[in-house]
Amino acid sequence: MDCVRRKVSSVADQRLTARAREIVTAARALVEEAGPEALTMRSLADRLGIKAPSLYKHFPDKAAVEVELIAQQLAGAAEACEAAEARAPGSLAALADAYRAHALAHPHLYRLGTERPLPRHALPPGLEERAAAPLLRACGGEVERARAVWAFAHGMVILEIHGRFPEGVGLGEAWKTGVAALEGSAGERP
Amino acid sequence: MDCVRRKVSSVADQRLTARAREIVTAARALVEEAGPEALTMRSLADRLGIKAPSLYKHFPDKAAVEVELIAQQLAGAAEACEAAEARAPGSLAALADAYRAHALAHPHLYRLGTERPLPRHALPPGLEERAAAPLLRACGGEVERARAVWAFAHGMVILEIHGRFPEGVGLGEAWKTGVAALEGSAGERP
DNA sequence: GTCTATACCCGGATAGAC
DNA sequence: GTCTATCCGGGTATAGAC
Repeated sequence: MDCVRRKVSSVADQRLTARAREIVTAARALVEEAGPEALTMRSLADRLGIKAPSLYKHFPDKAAVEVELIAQQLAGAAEACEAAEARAPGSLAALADAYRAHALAHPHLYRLGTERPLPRHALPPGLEERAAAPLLRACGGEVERARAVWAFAHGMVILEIHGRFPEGVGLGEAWKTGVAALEGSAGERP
Repeated sequence: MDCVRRKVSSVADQRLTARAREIVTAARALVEEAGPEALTMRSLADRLGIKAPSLYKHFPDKAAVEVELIAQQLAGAAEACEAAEARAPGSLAALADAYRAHALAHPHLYRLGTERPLPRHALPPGLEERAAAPLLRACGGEVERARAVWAFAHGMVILEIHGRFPEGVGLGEAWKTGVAALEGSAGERP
């Protein structure tokens, strides 16, 4: 159980040298500040005070750096959801709140981790499942409902990030409405 | 400046000259085949058998071309939803099916139209509202519920497009579960 | 309305010296 | 581990001839 609950990000980090970890930290800051498009080998090197070619002594290519960031995003979301679960076991609303808060606290990283196919082969084993587990538990193991809730939450978050809702509208009510509906339907489709 | 923009009329295409319409058609084909990233002024010109600088006689810049595609995506989704509404008035399930089918039939165009802030100022007036109207009607005018349903539908579509669900899983049940839950909650939060 | 030529920027990545 | 020098490709956009 300790093994399951241990921070996967630290597991991922252990695959890296100390210097590589510093590079990833800089890359993350870059993405969080200016978006995934702003992450270039040159800008990353600049932030570290070195030249771009030096980065290739630590990572084979840019994709390898991005994989680390995607893993961090996934692990961060997993942690946030696990914490919410610990605070309010079984509460879909608490889970949704935590997911929303975490995503909106790191919108650019969220985009990086979610708007492209997952590099599953390169991620720490079990990370994807770990991120999904709290929601699945809150849905009493109903996989289909968990997927529906995930889609709702992701849709709300990503539409808000992209400014797709009319300007200035509060979204709290839409979240409540959606969560209540999806929570209330438990077991109605056995 | 030959990039004449004619007066806005009910049909989006009529805002453009004949040649400009051909260019947009080529741009759309490019995007639908290879994704939004593949749309460059060079590749667009190549497909038309002309050189890139010639495009600037018809459009002021690349963003103007993209705006036309985004408008087409929005209009296409609106048409699909209006047709579903005509076939099955008031049915959220029919609307969801139509939305899903249209999006998955043009996944790259859907991404272009949805994964960035809407260029509202440049779109045909009323288009955004028109696209939202069928869903709002199906929700009996409950705006918050309409937003929740939209988020759910968009989440399902975009997660599928990006290959985020486990490989090979059927998503029909998740759609049914979500729609049923959001449909069943009508009026429960007055 | 199309062309050529070009300016100017950006990107990822490699070779080889230190 | 970092550097310099470079390669190679790509992108948006403009000027001016025809």
